[in-house]
Amino acid sequence: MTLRSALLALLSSGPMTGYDVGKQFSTSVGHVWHAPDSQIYPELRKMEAEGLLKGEQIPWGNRGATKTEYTLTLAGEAALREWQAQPLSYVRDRNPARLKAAYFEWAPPGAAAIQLRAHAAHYQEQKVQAMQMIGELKSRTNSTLARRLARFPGADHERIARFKIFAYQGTVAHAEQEIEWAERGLRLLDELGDLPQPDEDE
Amino acid sequence: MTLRSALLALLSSGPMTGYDVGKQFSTSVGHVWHAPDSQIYPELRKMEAEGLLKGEQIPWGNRGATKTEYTLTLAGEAALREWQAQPLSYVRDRNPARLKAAYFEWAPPGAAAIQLRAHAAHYQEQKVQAMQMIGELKSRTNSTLARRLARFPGADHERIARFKIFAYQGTVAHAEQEIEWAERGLRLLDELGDLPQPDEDE
DNA sequence: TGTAAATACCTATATACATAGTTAAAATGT
DNA sequence: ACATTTTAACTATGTATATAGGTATTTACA
Repeated sequence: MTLRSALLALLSSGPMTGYDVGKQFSTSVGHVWHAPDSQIYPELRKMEAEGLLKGEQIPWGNRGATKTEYTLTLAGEAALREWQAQPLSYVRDRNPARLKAAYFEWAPPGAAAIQLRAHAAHYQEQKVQAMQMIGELKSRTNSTLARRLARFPGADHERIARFKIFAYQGTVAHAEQEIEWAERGLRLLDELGDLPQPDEDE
Repeated sequence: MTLRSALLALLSSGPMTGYDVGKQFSTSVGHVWHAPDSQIYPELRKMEAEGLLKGEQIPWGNRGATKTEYTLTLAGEAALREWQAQPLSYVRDRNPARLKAAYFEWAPPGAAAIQLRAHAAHYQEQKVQAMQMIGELKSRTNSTLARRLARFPGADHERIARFKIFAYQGTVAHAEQEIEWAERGLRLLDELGDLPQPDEDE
């Protein structure tokens, strides 16, 4: 049901089409929650049927075409508050990278090092993106944030922005921790003699 | 397909029944990978059908009942090596706690603090369990590790144990990072005046 | 000997998610 | 004017996972 919460949260910044949601899920909010089109469109329709959203056909171009824009209803806003009021249930861990590392003794020579370097690179990339988001949030140049702030009284702006920054700081801290873990693993491989020594001139 | 890899990895320590696997998935290996019975039994049968495992009916008690014990075949071992040889594909992040924190402005008074304290408590528990596993692995008192080491030459024992310790160290580091993030969030709530002040005597 | 708990195995159902498309209009570039 | 890209919406299918059971045997213990 988290997809639903993500949609409610996203639509609380203002009305959006399914296509807009999809774009957000591949960029900004996508860093904490992602979903493909094939989940988004049906879920939006389901939420409309349940009265959480109101779908409206709005013109697209000038040849009579339309697109559906979804607006959060009062019931939808209540569902959003309800989600925030309830404690999260934590699901059991399922960590492919950790699982793989635990059984590195089955890796052919060099494969474990490649895996750990890819791990570090992946989280380095994620860190960069999250830091960029933090920058945009701090400078108030992020467009989704701007749209959201415009709907709320100025007194709330600081809180609203700080919470989003806080979330991305968690992403950054996690990424840094994963990079350190990968580096620790590379040192372990070195110690165990599993790292090919760089060629020295003779 | 990670469930399959987890099963191959687990069965590389020796033959096991579906029930044994289920127990491991709720305790030791369960800290990096978990699956319910309803996934385990069908997957084991599928893997047997594909020749990765060999199922054998072994007696259970002395009244003619049997249970199925699965042994890794050479093909299964090859699949395990193949998994280790291929790089992991990282899936997009889907983090309910981070998503919720990003929209704390919708939380009723006190709910955000409760959520963050539960977050810290959850990871504190996870940290304790992972540290206990590290202790058992270091002292070689973990029974699954002992069973595994008995099947491999002594020269490999150190490597095999170190990789498992390394994996759990990642879990510990991650847990510590999440606890710090939650504490940072509580300080933020305090700064924003969202934390109820502890009662002072008048 | 009866009962409770643990062991062993299995199923049914619903939802979540990934993968890989299709169709078509509108906007943009050349 | 044509081609390309972007916007928009949707579908089909398979697998993964969660939830919530059921059945029957064995073992422990009172």
